[in-house]
Amino acid sequence: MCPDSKLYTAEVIVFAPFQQTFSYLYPKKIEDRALVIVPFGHRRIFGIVDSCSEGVEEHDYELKFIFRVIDGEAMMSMTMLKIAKWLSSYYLYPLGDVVKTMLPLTPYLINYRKYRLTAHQGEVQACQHIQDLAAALRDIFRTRKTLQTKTIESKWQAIDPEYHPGKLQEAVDRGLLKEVRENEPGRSLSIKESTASKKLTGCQERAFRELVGKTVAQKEKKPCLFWGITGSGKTEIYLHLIQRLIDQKVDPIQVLILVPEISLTSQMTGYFESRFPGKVAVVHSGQSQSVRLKHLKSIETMEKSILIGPRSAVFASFRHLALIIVDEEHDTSYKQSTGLTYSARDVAVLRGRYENCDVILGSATPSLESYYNCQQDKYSLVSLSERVNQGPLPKVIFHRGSKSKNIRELRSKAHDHDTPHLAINPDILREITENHRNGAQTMVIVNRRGFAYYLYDVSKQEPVKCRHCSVSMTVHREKTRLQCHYCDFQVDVSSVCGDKQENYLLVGYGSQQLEEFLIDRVKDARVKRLDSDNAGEKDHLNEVLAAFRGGKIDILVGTQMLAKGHDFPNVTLVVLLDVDHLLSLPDFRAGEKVFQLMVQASGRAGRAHKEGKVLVQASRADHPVIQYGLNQDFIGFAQFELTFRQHMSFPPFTRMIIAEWRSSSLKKLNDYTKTVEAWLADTKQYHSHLLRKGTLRLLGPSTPPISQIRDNHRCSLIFSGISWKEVKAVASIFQTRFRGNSRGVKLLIEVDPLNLI
DNA sequence: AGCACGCCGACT
DNA sequence: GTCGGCGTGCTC
Repeated sequence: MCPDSKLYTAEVIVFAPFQQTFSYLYPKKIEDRALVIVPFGHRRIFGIVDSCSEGVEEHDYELKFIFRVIDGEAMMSMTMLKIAKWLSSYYLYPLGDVVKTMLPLTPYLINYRKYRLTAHQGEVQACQHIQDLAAALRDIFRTRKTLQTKTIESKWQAIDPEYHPGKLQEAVDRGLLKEVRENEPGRSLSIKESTASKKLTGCQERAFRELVGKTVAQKEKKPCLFWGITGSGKTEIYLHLIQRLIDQKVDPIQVLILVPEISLTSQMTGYFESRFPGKVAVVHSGQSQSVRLKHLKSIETMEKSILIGPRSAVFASFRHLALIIVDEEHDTSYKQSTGLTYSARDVAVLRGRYENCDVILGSATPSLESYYNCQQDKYSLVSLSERVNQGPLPKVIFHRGSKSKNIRELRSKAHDHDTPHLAINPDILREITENHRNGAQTMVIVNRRGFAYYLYDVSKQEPVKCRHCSVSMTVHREKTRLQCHYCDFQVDVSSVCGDKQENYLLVGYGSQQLEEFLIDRVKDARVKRLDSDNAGEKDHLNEVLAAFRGGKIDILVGTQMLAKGHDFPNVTLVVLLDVDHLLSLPDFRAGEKVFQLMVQASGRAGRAHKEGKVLVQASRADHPVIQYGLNQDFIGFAQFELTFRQHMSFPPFTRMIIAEWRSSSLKKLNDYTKTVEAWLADTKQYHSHLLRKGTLRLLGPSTPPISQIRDNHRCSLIFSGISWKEVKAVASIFQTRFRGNSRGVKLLIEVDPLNLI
């Protein structure tokens, strides 16, 4: 092989937890943002080229050579790399890991690549080395015309023990092999050929015009919050908006639609696919990696124009992104809770700004963050407060829950198996029965999955707890198993109780017991249950939803997931049980969650021409949040809640970062906490002026309500305050100070946390 | 994050 | 005598 005289130095962002780039050598210039494989310590990892220039500077360590350049073209756009750097800084997360998070399919990308032999084979007269290469390839491709990378590699390895991936690369470089691309770009770019659209109602038309005026017709882009009550037909307006965008632009356009995790994807895909046939790509968690890759590629190559997907889709590669719609923008599944703790809704807004495209955040119950941004004039607001067909809002009737029984009473009934007793208001049960007799469908939503809330140990006077977490275990599967909802640890009830069954009591009820109860009480009704315990089973979710929609189920029992955006035209009764349970949690967003649940659940009733009814069982009628929920009064709720948040210095009036450290050793955790306390004392002294003004607040360190998860003890510190700059700066200093010295203690930092428990 | 190196305990 | 426990430190 002939050595080149010139050498280039590439700065590479490696897929590992580092903020800094690493320098490597290469004999040729490499395209910025190209994907490479580099030797790193004792292994090889992926990286993205940040920059590449001629020449080699002196270093006090020896530079290694880039092992392989994949494709030689940019792997991500300049904009996406900018977003990566922004995310790294904002979420206090190493750039290398941010890039890895944004490009999760990289390993598949190279393994599923297909190659074919070129016609060059015969002409090659060059050196022996290349002759050998060509011979090996002919052997490998003897049986098939195209082969995937991994097949080529394994076959090659079998005939040549000295094979390494560099040889494949060389074969491509020398023109012996050519990559076969399935989605060649350039064709069918626009989505002109859409099917006829539905006519909008008067109200929809007005909202549509207003939305057009504030987004696609606007040169100065600003995110728009689209607040449309449940059943107001937001999806139809999205479809019209896309049509409008197509008609208005000369160039082809692409649209990204973000939907909350799992359940809503198929419904949304149905709407869009029927309006824009053959133009819709979908990603969801049930897909295999290769299918997901195929869909994402179809967007990258412009073969498809609309991408529907969950939060990770916000990182997809587009060529002509013109609009991002974040549906149900208040949904908490947009926030990633581990690793890079990004909010896809916020990334969507950022991406809109960087790509100069429109962003619409849609919801019937906007998050207070977004609503507040409208008040601050950072977002524009369009509202739609009438249902399609002028359908009436559901009636909401308040029912006081039955008094919770005391332990003695429970005990006397514990072994009375003939008549299950649940704390459900008799009037509600009567309404369910009546609704079924009238041939209509009912939905019953309960706040907990499983059979019973917990198993009470009478002799110890406490619930049976998880062996690995400081939480009580939930009773599952017909009272036979105990399950921890934090670590999934399971034990048989019999192994806990032994022969002293009478010393243990089932307390509270979950979706499983409710299902059993309704089967027993509502004669001849077809009752099905849907919660996260069975939604994961393959196709089960869609099957049950389809059966319910098709009238093959009379009563659908389940958890909050039923409340999300589904369109069931024949549901006339929705029952919400013990909705105020959440309010007792130590979470400043509890009120917001309860309000959203009440309004969203109500929205499932009476969506077509039939009148709907909603029954809410709660023990605290007087709580303002319950009242606003009963009245479906978002504005009232938002004003009330914002006043409360301001008074308490909670977001959105302040910003928040939470640091948590964990260890399996309580001693190590406490030692660590002591050093934090010392640091905190210094910091408080240094920043006393900021603390006095409320610009900055430091809360803790303290033990979270759930002090132990998966055998790990926990401790946390909250950074908050009016000034994001100061909050971020102090948290950042904290991170630098405590990141490295982790002797069996793991430090996690979450920006804009949704959960403080 | 991996991954190797390195220094102490219970085993053929 | 060795296998292997996981503490420590490095990765261009």
